[in-house]
Amino acid sequence: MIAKVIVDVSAKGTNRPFDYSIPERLRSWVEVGSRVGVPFGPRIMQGFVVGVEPADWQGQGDEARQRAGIQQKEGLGQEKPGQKRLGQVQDLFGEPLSADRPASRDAGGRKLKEIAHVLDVEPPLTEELVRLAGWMSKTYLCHAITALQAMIPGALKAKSERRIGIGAIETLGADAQKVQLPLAVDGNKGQLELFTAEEADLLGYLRTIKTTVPLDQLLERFPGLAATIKEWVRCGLLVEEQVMKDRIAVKKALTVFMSHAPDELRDLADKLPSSARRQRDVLLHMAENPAPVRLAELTLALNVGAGTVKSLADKGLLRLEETEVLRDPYARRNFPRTNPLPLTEEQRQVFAPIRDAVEAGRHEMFLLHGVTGSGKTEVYLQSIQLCLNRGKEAIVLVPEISLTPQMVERFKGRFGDDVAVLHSRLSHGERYDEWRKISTRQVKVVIGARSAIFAPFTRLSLIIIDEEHESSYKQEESPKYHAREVAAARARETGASVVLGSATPSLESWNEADRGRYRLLVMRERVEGRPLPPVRIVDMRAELYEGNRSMFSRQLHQALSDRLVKQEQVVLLLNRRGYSTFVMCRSCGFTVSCPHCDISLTYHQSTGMMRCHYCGYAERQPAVCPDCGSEHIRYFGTGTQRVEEELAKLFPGIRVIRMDVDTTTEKGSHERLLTDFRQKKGDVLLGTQMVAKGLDFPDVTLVGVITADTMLNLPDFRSSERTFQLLTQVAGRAGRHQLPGEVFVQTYTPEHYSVVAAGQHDFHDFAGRELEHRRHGGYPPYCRLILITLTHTQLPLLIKTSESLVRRLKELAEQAGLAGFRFAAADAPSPGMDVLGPVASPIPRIKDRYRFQCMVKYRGDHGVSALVSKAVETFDDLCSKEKLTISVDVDPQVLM
DNA sequence: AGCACGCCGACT
DNA sequence: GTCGGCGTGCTC
Repeated sequence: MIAKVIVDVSAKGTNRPFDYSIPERLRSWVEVGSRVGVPFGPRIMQGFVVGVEPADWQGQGDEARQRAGIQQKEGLGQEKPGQKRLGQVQDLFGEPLSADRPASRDAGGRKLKEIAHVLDVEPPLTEELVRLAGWMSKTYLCHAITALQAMIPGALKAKSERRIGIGAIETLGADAQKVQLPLAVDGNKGQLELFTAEEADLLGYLRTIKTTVPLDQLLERFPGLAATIKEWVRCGLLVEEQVMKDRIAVKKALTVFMSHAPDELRDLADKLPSSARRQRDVLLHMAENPAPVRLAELTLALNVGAGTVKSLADKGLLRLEETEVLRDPYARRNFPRTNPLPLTEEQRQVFAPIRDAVEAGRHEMFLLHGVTGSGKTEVYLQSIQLCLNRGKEAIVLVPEISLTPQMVERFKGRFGDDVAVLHSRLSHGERYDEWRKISTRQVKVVIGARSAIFAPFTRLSLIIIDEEHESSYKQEESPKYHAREVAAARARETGASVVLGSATPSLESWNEADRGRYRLLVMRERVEGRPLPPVRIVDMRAELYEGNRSMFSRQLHQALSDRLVKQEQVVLLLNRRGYSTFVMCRSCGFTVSCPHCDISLTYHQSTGMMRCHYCGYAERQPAVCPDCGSEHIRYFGTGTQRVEEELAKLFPGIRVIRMDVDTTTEKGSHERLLTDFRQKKGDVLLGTQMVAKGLDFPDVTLVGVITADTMLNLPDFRSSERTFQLLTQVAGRAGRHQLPGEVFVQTYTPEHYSVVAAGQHDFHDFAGRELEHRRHGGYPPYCRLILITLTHTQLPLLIKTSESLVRRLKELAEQAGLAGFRFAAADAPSPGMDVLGPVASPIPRIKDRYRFQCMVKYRGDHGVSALVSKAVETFDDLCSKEKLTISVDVDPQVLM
């Protein structure tokens, strides 16, 4: 048997499966999805098995393969005509079937190497996930190993450790001072060599230690002997072994098991000598409670020492065994059980089609458009319950930021121990153990951030993506996948259904629904008929005109003092952290900017430092202008710190809780601030966009947006969409409970449609206008984008390369017959691509590297991504030679 | 990623 | 004349 293995090296040359023979002893262990250790070049390396084939069919075509019964298993779902399946190993991982060599040989005709180890009892990936990884590497243009690695917890990234032990040198007497090196060693042929003192030390050390020693450790101890060790290993005096080591160990604990029936145990207890009172207690306790119990728990409960139990085990009266322990981050929490709530009429109407799809095991995409507070979560919960009833599994994705204890509580409360929770705040070990619960089928529901989409379920029937418009579903590092797209691909493959929920759907999803590819479900009303809060748009130009130069309009100021008197709570949003965003000398116009990035520094008053939000560079606040020495330095652009200061000035005694990246870096600080606010330890929650997301505070009756325009003027085609989403989300924080709410949005562009539409809670109006803009501008959802960013320290080379990359792209497009396509003119969809740029990136330099970008716009994937991949490959050697980087982002969410 | 192979400068 | 610089290429 032959295994096709993707090895743990992310490089162009290794981005394909390598063939290994499967030794007899591992035959029953190696499956598609297994994590293995394989000899690769001079060392053992981790890899994933992406295919298992008999040794003798290759080159004989599909028929032989079918006869051998190794055709890829079909997915679980019913295939609809015309729907693309993920495909087969050789298509997905790019190793073409070749008749030019026998399968049991490598390209050079050598015998294949064998798989050295299988690293897990159960394969960490399913066949379906392996195929998904292949799809990802094609779709997002990343190396297959990067996609595979993204699917499992970081803890499972095994590294091979080189260990050194005593070899032939053992045959020498302990007092040997000389050794005759074997003839094989060059340069020392047959000569007698004297050990140096250090060499003798090394030998002595290895002799006292019976096992092998990690090479690193040995080199630390004997720093001068690196070459000697290498040579001695080569000639066999020492032996080297390579062991695969996971970064994390399965946590083990001693567990006490019964080895006799309870009655027998009582008899045995009576026969114990009277001095062994403690031992008797233990036996009787076990007879009463025959379930296996953790040793630590037993000793604690009976107040006996571990020795007592151990001696019982020695006598064979009980059995002690090491068992795996899962670190449960929620172990000490008690989640009160909740029952399904009666659904409102609207909820019932959206629930019915989801229920039908889930019960029929049919793949369907739903877009659930429900206003904030319309009770989407209850619909999710009941849909999941349907899966559980049918013995199926469900994945719930939520943005990291809203994965708060309250959210977890709702799911734990409904489904108890059937739920695993995955989020970034977990320790390596906790994360691994939550993941283990999934792969060992101990849970049926996963709730987690983006990467939870890779939960290794085998009976997946529902994927829910809450706040589906959130940009955090897009991973910004390779693999630059979008969880929504991955979910759709996974669901197509497994026959699962997907529910995308949002009050402000992404225009991509909205468009899909419009074209009938997603089924639209709508909830217009908040539960219990609470109205959406009225939104008052405040024209800050008028305020300025009338002499109010404060950051608060008179209306917001009035509303604030009103709430303070009534002791109701306020949420204030300003999407800008720090104190002020740029500092300028009024005499000469000099602005303080980062020496490493082309961006102005932000002043942080708390530390008196000027900081770069891109590279972290910080310098003291200048007392005089660094350029002309003038003292007339002014701070422009208001940040959250400045608002905090201003609030304190205007409302003495006001209690402000500020929440932004600067106050939430510590672990758990985010939760703590929210808890404080919930417990009314603050009057105002002031923060950046993180205050807008999914929070639910009963006493918040006022929401204020200090400046709605901060995002609107960014050079990004999604800036209107983001503004609308943010305003709508934050407005939804007010008046969710008994008290009615009110929202003030301050803006310098009150006539902008995203501000107006948000003020009227009118998604349809917004979507209509925005789609019109997108169509004219030739932007998604009317086409797809691939953003290619090049960076280098030298501008001229960067520009030259960028230009030739664009030329290459155009040339390839021409060859493929896809060129000459213009979007502005293209109302009728036709396949084609267009290359824009190169231009300097919106931030032209970050961390001393200049940045240029070009954009590919295309419609219909007629091999466009493969084409881009090919174009980029042309520059591979230049990249490695000149330290130039080219990064490709398919479906970019941010155009920086 | 490593590590070997391979072609040009400063040393015994 | 040789040791070694790291450029280039390969790993089943």
